[in-house]
Amino acid sequence: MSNIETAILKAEQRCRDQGSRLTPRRRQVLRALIEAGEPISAYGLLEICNTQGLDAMPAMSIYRILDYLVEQQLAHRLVSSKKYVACSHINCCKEHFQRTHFLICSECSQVREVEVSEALITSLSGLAGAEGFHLSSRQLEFSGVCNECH
Amino acid sequence: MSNIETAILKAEQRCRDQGSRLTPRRRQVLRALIEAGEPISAYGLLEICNTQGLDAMPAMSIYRILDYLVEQQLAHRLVSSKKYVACSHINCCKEHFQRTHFLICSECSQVREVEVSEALITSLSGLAGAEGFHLSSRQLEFSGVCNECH
DNA sequence: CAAAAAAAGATATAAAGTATCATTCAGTCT
DNA sequence: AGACTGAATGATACTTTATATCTTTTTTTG
Repeated sequence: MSNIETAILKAEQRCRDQGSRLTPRRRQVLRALIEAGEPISAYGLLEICNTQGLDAMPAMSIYRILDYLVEQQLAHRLVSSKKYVACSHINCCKEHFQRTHFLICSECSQVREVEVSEALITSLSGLAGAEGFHLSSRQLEFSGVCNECH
Repeated sequence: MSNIETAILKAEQRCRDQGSRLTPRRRQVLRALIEAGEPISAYGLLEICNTQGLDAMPAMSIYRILDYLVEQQLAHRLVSSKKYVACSHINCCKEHFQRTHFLICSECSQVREVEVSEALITSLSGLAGAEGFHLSSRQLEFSGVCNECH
């Protein structure tokens, strides 16, 4: 079975575990996101979905569905680029880690989604603490250049 | 002389040093930004400027001027909130540091603008390197809660 | 002063995101 | 099965954020 199908099955399971459902629309959007393989805008995704036989979806639905997928941690919203990516750990992890950082290649848009190490959290919390802040960001985004593009 | 006036003078100097000018419109926007004292959206800023006697400014101008101010590092764009803040070091530093991080209070919107420490850069670059990335972000944004709000 | 360059004005439009109300669908209770 | 309920989706309109493009004004320079 392809990775995508496996991911969809896992995603369905995760939704059920949460007491919700991966409906056909949600599945369609998640699949399109996974197939895209890179960050994509809400409207870009909408366009893809709306060339796939099913009835056209209004913009509102895409946002609602993306909100849902993000909530379930099946997808992530990259605030720095206003785009969305499928979670790259649907297949491998039973539950999503607490804090994530994204390394985003500014050349090819490739994204590496990594668990934030304890060391980094400590270091960041220390810095924030020194400034009288209690850090709460669950998601960090860094831009850079990947090896292939370098 | 008030801090604001000092900042404006310093800003003028900095622009001259760069071979450009802090024109009346740019000064107006910068002053409004400083007076706001917290992150504010481009259109919010536009509204403020447009209740200040001078001729109404089109939206385009605000964006052009903000681009300029950001370029001169007299202001910063907070991508996580789509807002702009005056640089908090106009008064104290001759030139802006290379990398900045912003600690943004999710309760009161207060922002602390801090130079990124060598230790943090090392730590981040190390992480990125392990993933085959060459870090280039010049600006990091963290959300948290400030002492007063905590 | 004339020419060139920079800044600002004017207008239109694109892109991203939200509010709100109506409709449909899935599961539950009797 | 039929009616009830809540979740999901559809439909529509609108707000907010941002950019493209062309014109006019202002500043600088020869």
